[in-house]
Amino acid sequence: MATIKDVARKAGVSTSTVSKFINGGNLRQENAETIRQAIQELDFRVNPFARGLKTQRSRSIGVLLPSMTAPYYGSVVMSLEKTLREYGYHCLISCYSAQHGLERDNLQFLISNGIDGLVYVPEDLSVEEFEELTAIRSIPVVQVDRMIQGVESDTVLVDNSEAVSNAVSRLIEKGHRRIALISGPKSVFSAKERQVGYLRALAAYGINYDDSLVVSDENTFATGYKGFGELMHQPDPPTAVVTTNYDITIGLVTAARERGLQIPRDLDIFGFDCVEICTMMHPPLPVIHQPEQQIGELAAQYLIQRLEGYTGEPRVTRLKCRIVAQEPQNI
Amino acid sequence: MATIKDVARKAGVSTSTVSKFINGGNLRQENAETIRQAIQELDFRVNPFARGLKTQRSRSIGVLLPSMTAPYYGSVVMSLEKTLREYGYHCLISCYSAQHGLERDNLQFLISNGIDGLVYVPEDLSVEEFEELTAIRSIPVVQVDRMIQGVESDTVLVDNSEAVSNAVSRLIEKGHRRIALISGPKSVFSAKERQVGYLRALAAYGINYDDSLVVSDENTFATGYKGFGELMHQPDPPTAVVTTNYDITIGLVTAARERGLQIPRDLDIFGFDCVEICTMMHPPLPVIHQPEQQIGELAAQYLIQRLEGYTGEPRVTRLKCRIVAQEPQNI
DNA sequence: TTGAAAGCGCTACCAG
DNA sequence: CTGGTAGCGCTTTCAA
Repeated sequence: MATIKDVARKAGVSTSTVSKFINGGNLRQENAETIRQAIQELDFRVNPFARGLKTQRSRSIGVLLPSMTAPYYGSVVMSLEKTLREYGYHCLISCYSAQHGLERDNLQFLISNGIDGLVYVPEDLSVEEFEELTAIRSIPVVQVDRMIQGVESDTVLVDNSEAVSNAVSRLIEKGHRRIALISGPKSVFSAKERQVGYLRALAAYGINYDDSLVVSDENTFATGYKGFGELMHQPDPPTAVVTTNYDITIGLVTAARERGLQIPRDLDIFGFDCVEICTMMHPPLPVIHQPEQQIGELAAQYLIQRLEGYTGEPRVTRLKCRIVAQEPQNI
Repeated sequence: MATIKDVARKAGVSTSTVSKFINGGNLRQENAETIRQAIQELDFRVNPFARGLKTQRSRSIGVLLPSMTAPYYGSVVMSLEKTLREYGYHCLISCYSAQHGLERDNLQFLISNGIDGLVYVPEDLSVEEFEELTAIRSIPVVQVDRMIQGVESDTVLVDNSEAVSNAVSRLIEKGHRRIALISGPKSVFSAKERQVGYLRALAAYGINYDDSLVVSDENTFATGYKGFGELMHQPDPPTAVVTTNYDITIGLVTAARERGLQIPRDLDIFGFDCVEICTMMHPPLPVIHQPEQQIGELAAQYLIQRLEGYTGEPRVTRLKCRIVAQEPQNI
């Protein structure tokens, strides 16, 4: 491993000149050229540890997620990375996949590993735990998708309850009265809010809540698939179902199709998070669409502003979801 | 940020003693206790840059993937992380999501960011590009799922062609003669191998290859969904389809169900990579199952052996896929 | 068992 | 524009 010293020696200049060259300072054309050559010949690369030790910065952003496989996170991260990259930052992703203890452990590792900022989708940690960990090194944090109540940081959420409430309202206005909900675990911030939206819409239309119409479990294909069975095998099954997650939606649709149900004739379904898929179906499934790109971009911007020294109050932004529903014309 | 010096001063010992404490050396009970207290009171944490500068190690493993959302990678990474964690390593994941140039850029960042080892699913890079990048710092690399032909590194693959060949053979033995294939892009190592398996099985049974029965496109839901239309709307449509990827399978099943086809009566489908989902269906879809856990674990072991100094020849291991097919009893 | 001291490779200050 | 130099915080000899 060549060091900056080797380069300096070979180029016949001082290390500080080389450093200046590396970091884009002004120097004589001639020197620049010699240094460039020396660097190439020695195949010199900046040692990230040494640089980090000096600058205490790594130009890396930690991204801590609950799951690797949700397309929603995939999209958010893609747009996040894109924006951060424009400012010279890279993302280091870490997932805790519902493994107990990993959320904490991975967060700790990211932070002690020298990230300059953190994008965080929380699940289990308490305010105290989170603050203890982030106290290690003081870096800007943006919470995304969910939040730990009480943690003061920039936060980018969507209006979960409004989105689901709108979906349910649409179904009610189409004449449905027995509308089911299959959602994620009650312990998860976003799932809880989505449940609230469901209740709110029912209340607004004076429809009684029937807890046999609500399934709440993990955000998986299985939940949607089995949820179908639970819901439809009761005496008075729902005529419509709202889901709150990608995998649940696919699971539900798979089960419904498998039993030969026509959607929406036999069962109306309102999906979540899977626009490409839902709009591709015949007829298209109406679906709640989160603005993933915008979420990622905003999170990146908040972070960059903090990294550049912005010190205003924490900002909590709720973006609106959109309903994508190309209803078939002949209802 | 408290440093080791602060701790030393507060505890009334030298920095080297503190360092020894941190790294688990032997010291007097009494000193250990005082240091422990000082560390706690000052909330001291090791500075990763300083440590890295000295040791040139970070205890982090870079994981470079093409996609964040494929459940296959999710499973592999989960098991990879689990094993690495037991040896005190953490994973830093980076995805290039088919974005041109990101594969190279992210690889470069990971390497110059001080990872101790790399788990890599390649796509576009040539041997030369890869070797230039990995020459930056010499770290062990394990290729997974795919390989760059000519790169000498430990590699964990599955026997793609055998797996698909077996699946196709089963269909042929059930009496199918027009068997379609919907697979990923020909440019991708694993997709190519899977296509070879398809051809091989046809040849083994003396069935002529018909290129109107082969769809090759991105590894997405859309490919499976649209592939259904392309295949079924021809004069002499297939009676069975083999897929080579999770999303393609789901897309195909969705399309088939949507047109009211009974699986397997009207169209037999052999899925890939989605055991949980396929076995849950009625009747269960037979499916090619990759040993994700084993792949992750083996990759981790190979890496750890290298990190611990093993210098034998590069090992290229092909694991077997398994066919999971709980066929309905009443065929 | 402990401590003094020498760097790891880089950046940034300051003087020239 | 350039170079000398002082550390960044830690680990690791080597002596005591």
